Amino acid sequence: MPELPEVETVVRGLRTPLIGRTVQSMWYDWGRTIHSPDPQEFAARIAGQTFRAINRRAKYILCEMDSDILVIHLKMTGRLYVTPDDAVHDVDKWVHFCLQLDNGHQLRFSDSRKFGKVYLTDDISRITGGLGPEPLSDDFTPAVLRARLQGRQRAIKALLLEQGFIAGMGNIYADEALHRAGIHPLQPANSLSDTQIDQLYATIRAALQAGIDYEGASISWYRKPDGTAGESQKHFFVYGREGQSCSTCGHPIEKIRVAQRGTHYCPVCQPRSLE
DNA sequence: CGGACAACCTGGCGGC
DNA sequence: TGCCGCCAGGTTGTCC
Repeated sequence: MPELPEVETVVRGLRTPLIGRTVQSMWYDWGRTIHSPDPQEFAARIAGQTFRAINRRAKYILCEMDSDILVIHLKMTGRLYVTPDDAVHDVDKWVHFCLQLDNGHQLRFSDSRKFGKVYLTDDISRITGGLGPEPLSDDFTPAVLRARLQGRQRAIKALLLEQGFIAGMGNIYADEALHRAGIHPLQPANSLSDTQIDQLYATIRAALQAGIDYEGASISWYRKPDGTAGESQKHFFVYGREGQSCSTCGHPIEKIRVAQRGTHYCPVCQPRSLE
């Protein structure tokens, strides 16, 4: 599923087709896609509102409407795109939520696994209030990372996946950042040296920025709003490369399980800490 | 705090 | 081809 770089790419791709468009009506065929309010109120409230701005917080897509924020989380398999009403050639049986726009187009939310959620709210803090710092923002500094690691004994990989610790990282970019930093995924978070923290800070941002620059990773389901694939997956150092040679040292990449998630790393470039 | 695990769902893939 | 088990980018809730 989409992580921060994929969500950022979707947000950028939706601005042009959506900003200035007014919603005429709402359609859905899977009730649990609509998190809140209930579908009847959702439809009544969003009709007539115009898209004013589209932004991102962690993996949440935030569409500023006139008096509410339309929030969308893609979870594992969500896709968002704008298409003409009569795009019958576009047979997508996984569309479960759709907004009719005022220009003969529709915003469609396709989601094969049905984990994705849409919200309509005037109080965004109820959704995003518990999130940790945004890793690419100016507020996130090496000192912030160091302070947040204090006293945390969990494996560093597990911590990077906690959205309350740092927002927007997911399984792919956590593995990529740890490899770039030369840190073993099981190293206890509070055992990182200052040097390792500085490296990890830099590589978290570098891995995420590379993902954005390559317009996201098209592994299985992710596509940009224009339907084309991102290129980020062609540049992974470790994710999905189990058994293949490390591009840095040539040793085969290994796969283990950390916090119940598949975890890829190079045992040579990312040695276990001796502490 | 944290670790394990089940839920939520469906599709793709490898193995037999 | 068909069936089966396993795996999957996320998040939340429960239990110990």
